[in-house]
Amino acid sequence: MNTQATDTLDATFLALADPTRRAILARLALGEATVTELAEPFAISQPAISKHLKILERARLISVSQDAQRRPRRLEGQPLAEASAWLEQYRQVWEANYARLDALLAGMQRAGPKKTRRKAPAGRRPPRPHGRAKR
Amino acid sequence: MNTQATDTLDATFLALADPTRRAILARLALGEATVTELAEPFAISQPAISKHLKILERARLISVSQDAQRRPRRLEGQPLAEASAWLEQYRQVWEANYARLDALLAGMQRAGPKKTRRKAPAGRRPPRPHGRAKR
DNA sequence: ACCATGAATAACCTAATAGTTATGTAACCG
DNA sequence: CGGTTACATAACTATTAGGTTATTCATGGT
Repeated sequence: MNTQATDTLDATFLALADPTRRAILARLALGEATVTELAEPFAISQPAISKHLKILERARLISVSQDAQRRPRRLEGQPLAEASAWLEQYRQVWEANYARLDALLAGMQRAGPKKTRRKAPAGRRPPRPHGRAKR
Repeated sequence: MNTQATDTLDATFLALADPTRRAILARLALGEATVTELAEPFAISQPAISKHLKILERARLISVSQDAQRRPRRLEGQPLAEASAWLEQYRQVWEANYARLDALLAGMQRAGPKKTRRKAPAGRRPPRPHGRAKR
């Protein structure tokens, strides 16, 4: 069930957890782009973009080539595919459980609650706050 | 092309970017579990687990119910599905580009290089380091 | 040789993660 | 009532993310 090195997934999901980086990927989905091209739509500095790029490179979501002073980035599909596979797998497990849970609840309703230890009954109750420290 | 609130994706991908939290999700894919049950396989303290849970809750990947002193967590599928959809969409865009790139390169080989501005040629060269600060 | 361009690096902030131990709190159990 | 269980919260530390400005470096063009 576990296909990925955890470090790979760590790096990939971390890289995806930022809107600037996701926008960079969106731009690169249209084709190669240099750092200044990538920086252009954003209100942040060029070094900030370079840092984002380094995080994306660490996750191997992008690769660098060279053209004179320019270092164009291109999108790399594989980690995207790996992360997608991981997620999809869990999503499916969840769907299966969801179906099973429906069946289970239907069964329980017929059988009546067992008294051994009360589990939280069917519909989830609102997560009533209880620590009263004002946060 | 953009279906998700960026904050949702931020929170979701951030939550997924940690092996402990992914393991917690894996456990919850098998069914509800309490905090102590979730903490049991790990070498870290209970408060640390509670923090992880809070991050997962912030991303709405899990929800809480109540059973006496216990607060069982359960997996929530929707954000998983959303993140999965996002990733899948980009993966597909990339695949399309990959195909187009192949076609493009084939065409260029026939036509010969244009002299206007050298782009990095076909095969990506190894990302030769050039800042020589020893880091 | 010189200057301009494109990008990386350094040095420095602040805020958030990820962990710790210690303590508080809500609910059950007798 | 008092103790125990299950968990949350507080307070602290270290590391990392994300940003800044200033500087260095590689390269191309003239």
